[in-house]
Amino acid sequence: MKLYEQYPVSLTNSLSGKKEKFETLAPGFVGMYVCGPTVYNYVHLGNARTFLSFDIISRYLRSLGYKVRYVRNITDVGHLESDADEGEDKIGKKARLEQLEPMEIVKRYTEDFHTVMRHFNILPPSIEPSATGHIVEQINITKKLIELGLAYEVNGSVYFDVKKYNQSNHYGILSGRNIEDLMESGRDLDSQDEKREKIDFALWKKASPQHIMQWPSPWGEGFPGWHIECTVMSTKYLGETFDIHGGGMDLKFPHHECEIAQATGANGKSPVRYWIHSNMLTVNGQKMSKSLGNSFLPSELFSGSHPLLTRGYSPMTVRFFMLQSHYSSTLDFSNEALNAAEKGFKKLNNALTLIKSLEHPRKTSTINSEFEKNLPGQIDKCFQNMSDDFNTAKTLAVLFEMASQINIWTSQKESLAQVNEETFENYKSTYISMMEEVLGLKEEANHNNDLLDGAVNVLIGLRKKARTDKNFALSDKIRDDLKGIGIQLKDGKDGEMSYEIEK
RNA sequence: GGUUCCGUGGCCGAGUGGCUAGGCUGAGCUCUGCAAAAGCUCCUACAGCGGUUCGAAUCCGCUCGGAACCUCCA
Repeated sequence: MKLYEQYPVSLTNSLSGKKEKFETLAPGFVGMYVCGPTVYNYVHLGNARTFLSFDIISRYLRSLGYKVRYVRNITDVGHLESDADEGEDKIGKKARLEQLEPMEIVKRYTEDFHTVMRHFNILPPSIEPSATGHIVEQINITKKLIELGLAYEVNGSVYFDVKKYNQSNHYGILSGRNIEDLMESGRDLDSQDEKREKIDFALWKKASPQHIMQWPSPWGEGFPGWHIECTVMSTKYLGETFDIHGGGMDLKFPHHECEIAQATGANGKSPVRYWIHSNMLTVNGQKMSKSLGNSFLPSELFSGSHPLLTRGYSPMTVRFFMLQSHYSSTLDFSNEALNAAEKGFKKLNNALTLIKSLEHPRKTSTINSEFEKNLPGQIDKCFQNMSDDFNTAKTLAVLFEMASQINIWTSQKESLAQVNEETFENYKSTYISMMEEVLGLKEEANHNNDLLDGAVNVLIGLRKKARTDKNFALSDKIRDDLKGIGIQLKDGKDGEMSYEIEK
């Protein structure tokens, strides 16, 4: 029996707004597409949260035994600055400002994005396609939509005919809108506008002569519209219908709505079975965003070099902080919350270090029936909680219980003999894999400098000697002086000593 | 204005009809030569009002407060 059969996954489908049982199109396989970053700037912490959420989802599905193809794109062209006539490509604009080639910008921010992902221990996707690498496909689907009568050309640009599409489909199915409301609200078309209706959106946009990124097309020199790249890249690598499409909540409308319309229009079938939207990171209750000026970069968070931050926090602390809430809830950022997260993570991290070196004594002793009942139950709960819409918060609660148990075994070694060896091994491997593989909370070493480690161990030796000699004045001096420079010594029950570097 | 969502103890944050969330903080205790770490115990909430129900934080209605989307955004 596969793990995914033992712990069937249910998830909240944005399409229905309800929690649904997850059934894959092909048994044992999952196709998942997530909208990646537009690489025109450094990714901020809010962006990182979304990619973390889907990192967890892909990690967990894999750990259940699914073979996952995870596609996450890089948007290196296309997203228009405005809907106005001389609509400007974000990347092109930035390039002009900085006097750089567009691909230079793309390269720099793509590298930055990858660096940030690595810091947070967010695994790379299976395929990371870029929009500029799929211009031909985007032109082809645009041609197809024109042929089908769902798009029209004006002046070298091509627009999707939403009204026409809506005659046989529902535009707004994902975000709960209807076309009449949409046509009444929002910005009005101005006289310059080429679109027939304001709800229509560009599939291909004519480039002005000074526009830097442009490609030849049947409609002249231009560049692809805002939404078409995702439709092209998702269907190319995952098929016309695939299992999961994810992205930030703010992409639900219009981006994902348009994707549905394009794909359904072109292929005659709904492209996605389960839509998943992750919620925003907020600061003082407001969405973190570049334009609001309340965003900060991961590097600023690690170093603490931002006015909103009182000090720096490690990547794993931040990862843990984010996993304490559900991906579908907003999460409010604050220094206090980060401080609490740091301590919480430290607890789990210590237990992780401890259990790795904890071995079952292999002696038969009186088996404690309480253990035999509780330990497998906790293992079960980890999976059940994760299978319940990837509830990392609930899973962490179980891991805290397990961490306490690990601490007890560590301080009372004899209690370990009351546990069945197989149960223990299972418990151990579950804790380690839940932490490291599923939640991606890798062990943070307390010390990673061999020279320092050696020097501290010399002092530990001296303190041990002083304590055996009952020379507490000296032993305390060693401890207090080390503490003064940020090294905390800890005496174990068995006479062993360990140390920890304080921040 | 339209669409969607939220309001939980000192703080963060799960939970969506009956059953312990959890973390952090605070108080006390145990262990320890003294600390640190660890363990144990305590502080126990669901914005307000009304309704449904044997029973609601959880469902329904209203009120108040907050947010997101409707313009690029993770």
